[in-house]
Amino acid sequence: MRWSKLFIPTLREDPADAEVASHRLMVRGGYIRQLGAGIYNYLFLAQRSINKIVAIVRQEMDAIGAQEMLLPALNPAEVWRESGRWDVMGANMFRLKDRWDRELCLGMTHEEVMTSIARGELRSYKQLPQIWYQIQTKFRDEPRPKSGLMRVRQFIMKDSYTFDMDAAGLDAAYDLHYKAYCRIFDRCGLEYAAVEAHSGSMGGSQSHEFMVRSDAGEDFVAVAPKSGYQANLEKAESNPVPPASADPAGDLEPEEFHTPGRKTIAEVAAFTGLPETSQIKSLVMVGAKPVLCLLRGDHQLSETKLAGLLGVNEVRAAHPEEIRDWFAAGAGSLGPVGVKNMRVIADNALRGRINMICGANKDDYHLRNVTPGEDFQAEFHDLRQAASGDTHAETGEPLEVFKAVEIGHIFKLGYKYSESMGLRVLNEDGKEITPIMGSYGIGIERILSVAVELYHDKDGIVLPAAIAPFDVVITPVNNADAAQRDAAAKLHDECLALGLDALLDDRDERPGVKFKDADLIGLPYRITVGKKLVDGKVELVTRRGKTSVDAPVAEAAAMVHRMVRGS
RNA sequence: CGGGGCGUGGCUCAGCCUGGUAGAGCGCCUGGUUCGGGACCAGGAGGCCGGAGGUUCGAAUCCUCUCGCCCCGACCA
Repeated sequence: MRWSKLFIPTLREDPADAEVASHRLMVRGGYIRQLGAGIYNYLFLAQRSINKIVAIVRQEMDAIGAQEMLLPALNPAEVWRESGRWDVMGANMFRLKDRWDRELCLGMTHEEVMTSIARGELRSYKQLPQIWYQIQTKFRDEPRPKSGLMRVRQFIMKDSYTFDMDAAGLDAAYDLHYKAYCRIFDRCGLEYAAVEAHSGSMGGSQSHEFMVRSDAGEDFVAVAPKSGYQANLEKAESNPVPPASADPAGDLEPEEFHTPGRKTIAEVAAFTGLPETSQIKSLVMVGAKPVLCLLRGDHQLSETKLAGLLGVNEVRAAHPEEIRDWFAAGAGSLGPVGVKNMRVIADNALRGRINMICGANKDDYHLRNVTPGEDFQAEFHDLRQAASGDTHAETGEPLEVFKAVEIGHIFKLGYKYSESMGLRVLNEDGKEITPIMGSYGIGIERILSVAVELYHDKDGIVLPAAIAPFDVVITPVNNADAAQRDAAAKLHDECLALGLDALLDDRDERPGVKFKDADLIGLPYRITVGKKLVDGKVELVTRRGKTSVDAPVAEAAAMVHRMVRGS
């Protein structure tokens, strides 16, 4: 295609409201424009990239026998009420009413709709298993859209759903997806990790997230490379660093002491001269009922683990008035000793510790010499959020924690939707059974965004060839030179004939402008037609690394072709 | 939902504190010269200063309200 005829609105300067690299560069490079908070126009270049990503996804999904459908984004409230998620989704769901005042929503995902199709049509075990998928726009009213296309309110998702007769069938479907996802992300040129994830409100058993390491991400991943351990931080299990100082020896009795104005762990540590690891952190959390959570002073509570333990979707911190009500003391002076009115759950890191410090449930007082299991009783569980510096639970290998972007997620759903929505089929014996389901998502724009995050330099984007909007740009240095112009046009035609997506920069611009723009939009290869043309040579520039080789005009197209196919 | 910041030609921003006829650079249009890393000269177009109300002889500037956007946190299949 000829650049002079295209709409590629590149910007000389960074847009004022873009922070992360992918956002900044995709706006500057003329890929996207913002329409509203978390709502973007995908212009020509972005759409071409997205089309390539979608094509890869579609090929790999089709290859595992998945069948593509297209479901409505506009959903009646009823199906969401049946699964119970009309209420669960809360403010994150876009809701609207039609002219008759009937309630509708914009789909955030499509378990309900897919299940509604299945229950109407699937009757017999002979029809199972099924893998259904779609590539469709999802809507989520995010509380805080951010970082360009990373977190938006409208986005394209590939979502698939599997229906199987039994757990073994689901395992197979899950495995097919796992492998397909690896092929998809490999082909897109990404570096990623498949990590163990919690299944959240989806109500599933097993789940993996596909994560790309990036500071632009919002999730944290813990890995122990040698041990092969990779997990979302929310779920990661590990051994903490040992306490900073040994517990006082002896079978000591709890003893109250005055701590005027000392409320936080840090303040009490400074006051007592003992490290944070010598304290018991007491947090009042509310799930269905209030619970007192105990952690080592320097540890953080994993709300995900607590919610899982309590069997609820989410937990919240108790309000100050509630704490006052239940403990007759403020949040800075709480402790487990003498607590009878609620469940007390202690993190495993407190097991075996003795003579620690905690709040006295009396404002401005703490207790020393408190020994878990002796001075108070508690259930011990893993409540703690893993942290950098922890070691792998079995091998002792240090854990590394880093930020990551989630680009895919696969779930074993179980029976949640098939059960609640009444999907039943007859088995070989003529008995009704409930099929078991899985659900599997890929964020299409996130693949593009994260590729830009992963691959860019000071001059712009450096996309992998598989998802770049064009394979190659042909740049005549001086378009007024008829020989250069004609040679460039011929090279363009040759590239097209070889099946390459080629872009001819036939704009009447100075060379600097053309080079800068080519670097910015990030196509993998450039053929520069310039002064060496008189010797029958052109330059073949690889965007990644900015390396350049001279090539005979007659061979340049074929060389690019080989490099694109080989990459 | 808490905290912070910003809305002025297409873009990046100055002007606001201390009210007095709206600016710069880039981009855009015309003509000319140029042509290997965001050229130069000459001429030109383009802005109810996010919106509403108020104060004032007079408001981009001061006050009130409102809308929008960005960032941090909370939140988040």
